[in-house]
Amino acid sequence: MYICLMYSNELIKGTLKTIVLSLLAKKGRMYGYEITQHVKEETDGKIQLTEGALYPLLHRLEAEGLLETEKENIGKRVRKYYRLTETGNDQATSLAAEFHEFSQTMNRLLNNFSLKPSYNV
Amino acid sequence: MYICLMYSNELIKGTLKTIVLSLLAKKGRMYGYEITQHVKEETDGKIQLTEGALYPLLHRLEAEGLLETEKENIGKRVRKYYRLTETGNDQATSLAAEFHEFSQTMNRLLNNFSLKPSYNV
DNA sequence: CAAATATACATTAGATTCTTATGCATCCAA
DNA sequence: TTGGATGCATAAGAATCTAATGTATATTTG
Repeated sequence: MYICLMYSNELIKGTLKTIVLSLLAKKGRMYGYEITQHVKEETDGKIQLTEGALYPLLHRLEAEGLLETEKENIGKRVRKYYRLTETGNDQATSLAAEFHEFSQTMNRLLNNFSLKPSYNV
Repeated sequence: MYICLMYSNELIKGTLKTIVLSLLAKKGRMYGYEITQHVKEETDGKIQLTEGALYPLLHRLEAEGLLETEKENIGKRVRKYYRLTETGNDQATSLAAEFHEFSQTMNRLLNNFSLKPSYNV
């Protein structure tokens, strides 16, 4: 996977966990590759996760008890599906809320961009 | 300076440069300690910069030519004021815009929170 | 049908950035 | 006079990401 982010990529740091957990909260269960593709499509390629960041994270989250896995055979290949545990679901909710709060705080700090029409989608 | 962030602090990662440059763009010139206090006050303590993160960053940005410094004597103490260079000013603008774009993209991804009234300021 | 691309997992070296702690010094208020 | 605020700085270690590499199967395309 060759990555060319539109963002200077610094911003993604620290939000990866939030993205993954929120996505799983929405979708129920997903496998790694599916997550990368979904994020890419939903953000028009603006956010692209690298495998080197994603897989270790998924393993960490599973070790922490936030995720559960089940393997599924697709032909001769194995897919590893992840789903949220109850704890994981709580985390997903609070991280998403936290990000939202944070982005509000940041936008206020960065000159109240949210009040400038030209910056709204 | 003892720090107790309300955020799990992960989110701040990657946004520090954006914060510092944007603040300098708004204020003209500031010194390190002033930046930490200003951010703390403007965000009601929600974002608190640590010196260990801030000072090395300021030095890096100066080395990169984004900031200029001038020292000022306050009694027997020395204050180090930072201001944006032209390049720094450009960077400030684009990083702020980038963050805004990024937060929009994120909020869309995290379930379109911006559409939920309860999440609006 | 061969080659390229997509799917799907994983690991790792190195870089970057942040936390936490420490250190030095001055100033001011209790 | 002592503690807290002001003001700079560095440094060890942790955490996380990038970029590269590796393995293997499936599918598309020339």
